[in-house]
Amino acid sequence: MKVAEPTIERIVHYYRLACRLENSDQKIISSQEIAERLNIKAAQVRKDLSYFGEIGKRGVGYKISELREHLEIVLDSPKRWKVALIGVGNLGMALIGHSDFYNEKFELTALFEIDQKKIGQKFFGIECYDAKEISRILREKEVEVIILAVPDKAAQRCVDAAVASGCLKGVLSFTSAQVTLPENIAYQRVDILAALEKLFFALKETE
Amino acid sequence: MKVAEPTIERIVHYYRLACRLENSDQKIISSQEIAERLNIKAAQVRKDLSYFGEIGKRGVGYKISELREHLEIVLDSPKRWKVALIGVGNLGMALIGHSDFYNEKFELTALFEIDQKKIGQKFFGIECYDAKEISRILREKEVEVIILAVPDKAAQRCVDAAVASGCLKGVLSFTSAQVTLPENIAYQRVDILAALEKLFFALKETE
DNA sequence: TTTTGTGAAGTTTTTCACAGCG
DNA sequence: CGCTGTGAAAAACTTCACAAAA
Repeated sequence: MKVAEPTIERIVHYYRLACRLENSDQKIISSQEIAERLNIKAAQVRKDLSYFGEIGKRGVGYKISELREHLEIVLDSPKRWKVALIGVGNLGMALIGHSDFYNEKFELTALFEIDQKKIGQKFFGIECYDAKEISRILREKEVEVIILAVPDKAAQRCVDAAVASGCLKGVLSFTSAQVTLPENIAYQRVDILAALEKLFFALKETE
Repeated sequence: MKVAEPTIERIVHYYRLACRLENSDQKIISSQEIAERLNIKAAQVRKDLSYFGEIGKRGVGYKISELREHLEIVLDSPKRWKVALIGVGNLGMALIGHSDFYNEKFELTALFEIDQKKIGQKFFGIECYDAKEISRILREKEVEVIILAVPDKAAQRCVDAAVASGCLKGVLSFTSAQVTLPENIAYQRVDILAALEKLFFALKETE
């Protein structure tokens, strides 16, 4: 069974909602109510949820605790990934300093920087290494995922070093730079500047 | 002529590429080359670009300087928007401290915080106000766009205050919280935690 | 009766394939 | 001839509408 990419994004939202409601009096929720809260259509909710089994009860709705458990399994990770953050500037620091960032699916294992003042230090308990060592240290520590929070110019170089380690499997990139990497490596980009541009474009259209 | 949302995102990427290449020896680029560099199909590039007029030359390709100029017009803003940042925590600070963040389409006009230590201070030359004053100050300063970088719990409250100002037209949100706002207000969300989850989901699938 | 799960229909977005222009 | 621009086809995604279950 193949699941569309937009569905996954929504599953994350359903999961969050279920977590939030689990600590309330409400025990049951309908696709209609989920839809209203997330600003989508009820049929979309039902279709998305049905990809992962029959979670609801006809005539009743979705039991919130079961929904939460079920979605937790859907989003569950087969292992605790080792993750390295490359770039401990303002953004990198914002990420690792934010408790919501952490979850049981990964363990932050190493930080990398080019700033000599930061190399050798620890931030939030994690050692910061010289970016020149990316390849060696990812291999030694068996890090399979990197989070790229470096200036655009450095992005490709860092990715290349990470690929060279031989263990890289996934990249979460915050640079707006275009990076090239092997097909078999999972890639997610968070493009803040593009989001800004899209907002201004939308604003222009509604003027 | 109506332009699809995914097209706009790609237009931003074409524009960036054109800017980058304008400072190189290369004068002309084909849809094929653009496509390769951005990891998409050449037909997609041509279709996207054709929405905004005949920019290319048949048998030749796209003149990079013309392409850049043309896309600049497409992405151009009719005015310089006044923008307020709500939440001067790590993420907010990362944004306003990053020079790439700024462009001629907007002017950062006010900051808001609940942390008393920050209120009254200036950061990067911008005054930081009490979040309780959002409504009044947005109105006084005619701020039409807010950037939300507050904890999930505070998100809806801040948005409501901004809407109450009567001048709000757009929101760029970094919270993972779901916020409700009037139909006529443009909304862009950058959901970092959802991106992380999507990456882990993709990793699981390729295992 | 109510609300889910789901084929089928509809819509949006991407890709193909080729006419047309330089 | 080479590469764009673009209708038409294909694919992806969403919505409808209703049978079926509680």
